Amino acid sequence: MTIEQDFFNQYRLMYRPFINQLNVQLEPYQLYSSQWAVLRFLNDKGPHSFVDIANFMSIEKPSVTKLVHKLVELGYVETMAGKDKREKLVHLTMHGEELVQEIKSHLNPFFEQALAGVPKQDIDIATQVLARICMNINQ
Amino acid sequence: MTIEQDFFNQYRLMYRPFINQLNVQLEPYQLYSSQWAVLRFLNDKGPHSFVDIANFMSIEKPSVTKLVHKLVELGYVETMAGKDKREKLVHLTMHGEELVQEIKSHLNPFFEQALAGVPKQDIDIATQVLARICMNINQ
DNA sequence: TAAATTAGTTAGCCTAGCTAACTATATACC
DNA sequence: GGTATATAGTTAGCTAGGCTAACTAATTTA
Repeated sequence: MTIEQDFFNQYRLMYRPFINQLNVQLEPYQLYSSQWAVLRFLNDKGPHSFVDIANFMSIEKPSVTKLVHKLVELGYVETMAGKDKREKLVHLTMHGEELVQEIKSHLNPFFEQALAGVPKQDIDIATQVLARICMNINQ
Repeated sequence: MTIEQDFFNQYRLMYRPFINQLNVQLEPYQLYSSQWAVLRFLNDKGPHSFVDIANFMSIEKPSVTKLVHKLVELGYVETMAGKDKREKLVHLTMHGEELVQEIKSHLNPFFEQALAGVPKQDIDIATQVLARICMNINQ
């Protein structure tokens, strides 16, 4: 068992408990973690097209269509004309903006508890490792 | 954006590209990453019951039933009587054992390329961070 | 101006999980 | 000892969260 194998085993082992707990945290807002990922992206990076969202999340366009349409239905995002007649930009509504802030605050204790006992410096290193892998994997 | 939020964003962002690439690597063996996780567990930890597999992988028993039955069909695992008449122990077949070794070797270059440029020490730290989160989340 | 590309959609599929309800066996309690 | 409860695995049917193929409409390229 190499240290690389060990790392990826551990990575995968964490996924399901983490996502399950995250979905529990998001339940009061009628959101699943994938929908939350879209809201967070729009909040952090501003209005973007369907294709931008697909690229950022590494999913296909039809998957974005479903996610965004659900968020429109919930009143958390709206679409508007983009730079040409094909493109649609997705942006948070007023309600959506407020909600994102509320959820971010709500999630903080959960994140802190999950990382309890881990030195800030190690969290930073781990974050950089994950970022580097993303870079390496996507060519 | 706290460093905790940043970490978990990065964690989630890596998941889909990683699993997609892993599934590409496993395709020649007719395996999906979830099935591979079962084989690896049995190889690393020896024969275990359906409930053990469910607990280890943080999934429910019916999900294990499906995974194991598929692996039985492929001839990679077999079940045998457990310590009482209810329990069934799942173990690798000879073919399964060979396959696991072959796949482990096959995956190594992929893992190394994914972690290219990351100091061994940082990989260890990141692995420990992930393990600690698992511990914190599961009570 | 015709061909190729791009943005988004629709339909229908798949993986990888889930819950509810069941059978068979084992354990605990009165 | 016999009944109630718990445990191991299964079955049926559901869901989240993706996917591909094929399409329309708009844009860019040759």
